[in-house]
Amino acid sequence: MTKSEKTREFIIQQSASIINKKGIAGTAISDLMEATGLAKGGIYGNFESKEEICSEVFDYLTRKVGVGLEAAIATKTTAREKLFALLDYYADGVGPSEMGGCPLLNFGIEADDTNPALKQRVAKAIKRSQQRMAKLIEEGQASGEFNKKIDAGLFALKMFTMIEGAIFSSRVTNNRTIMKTITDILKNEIDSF
Amino acid sequence: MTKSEKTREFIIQQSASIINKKGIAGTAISDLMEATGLAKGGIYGNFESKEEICSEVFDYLTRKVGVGLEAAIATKTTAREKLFALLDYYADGVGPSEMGGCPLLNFGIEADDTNPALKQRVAKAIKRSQQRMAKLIEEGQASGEFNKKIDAGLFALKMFTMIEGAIFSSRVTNNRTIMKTITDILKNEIDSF
DNA sequence: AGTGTTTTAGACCGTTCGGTCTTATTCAGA
DNA sequence: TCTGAATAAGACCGAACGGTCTAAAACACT
Repeated sequence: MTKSEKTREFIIQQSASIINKKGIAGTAISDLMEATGLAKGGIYGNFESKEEICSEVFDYLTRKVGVGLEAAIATKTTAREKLFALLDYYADGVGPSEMGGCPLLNFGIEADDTNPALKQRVAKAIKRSQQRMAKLIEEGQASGEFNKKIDAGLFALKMFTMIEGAIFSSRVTNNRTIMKTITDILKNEIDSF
Repeated sequence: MTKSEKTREFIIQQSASIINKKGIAGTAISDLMEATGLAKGGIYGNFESKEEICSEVFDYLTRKVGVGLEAAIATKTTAREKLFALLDYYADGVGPSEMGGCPLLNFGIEADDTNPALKQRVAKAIKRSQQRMAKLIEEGQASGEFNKKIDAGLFALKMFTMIEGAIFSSRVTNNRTIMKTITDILKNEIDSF
């Protein structure tokens, strides 16, 4: 790992939560200079543009959430437990995090009408996220834990919308019990499968 | 209605969808000058600051959605029909609208970590929105349409998170069938009450 | 330790930002 | 139709924006 690769990573890490919180338009390069302690040359020697930094930050954050999620799931054995672990991870680790909320939501809402390229990347990340959920349900069906009549894709979509809606609501209203309430509803539904 | 009151309204109307789409940080006064055809003096003669315009735009948009929703509901008689009309209004009139998506979502996500005052206003609007849903459910319980054991507030929260999550997903993925799918799920649940 | 290369500092650039202020125009009431 | 008040135009302001570039510093390699 070369020096500049390390510095790139460092800049991305230090910038991630700032950009996730303040948004792309709301973040100035000077914010990132302050966060990293680097001067302008240090930033632009490693990135071509603000766009590139933001793009890499989005990747970094989605990867981070994905890795955390997989790690939480890996500790469990049954599909039911894995799904519960996934829900707990969102309820405890994404919704109320210092990171600034779900990057899909933050980047997706901003990119929606302003940045088609980023929008498409967010769209793909949304699909991957739903597929992960659907796969867990299908595994539970294959193992006989869940009723095979459940539409895995449909329930994954439902889970996803409820989770994102809950992250949004709980963050804006400063009420993290919303996250808990919503994930509890989903757990009950899973237990009824 | 004085001239300046008319002009204020005009500026708000012309600016609403721009700010809803591009965000507060992403919208420049020059965008609003272009949209209204007014020069800078025309804008700042009617508003103190960009903040004030954005604030008024948020009010205008939430009011607009609220009025449309009430109008859609008013045409129906039973609680079930009213709830369905509400869902259809979101599915057809807010999610895919030219307005730029749900203002609660757009302003809420942006204000979340950057603008405490606006964040609180969005939080209140979220509560009002959920209360409207809860009230419809309670009316259905009072009239005997729905099972009285249903927790109206809880189901309203569920509806709200699913609707907002669906607006988010369907807009970012350019797939408005998501809105339809989610509202159909909710309709089925309502019919099971 | 010396040296060629990579990386960073920071002055600098043109542009755009939000906002002000004076001047000109448009308006409403007599 | 005249006139004082309300309103809009647009030049102007300092600050901040994203980005460039050269010179200095830090690096890796022999």
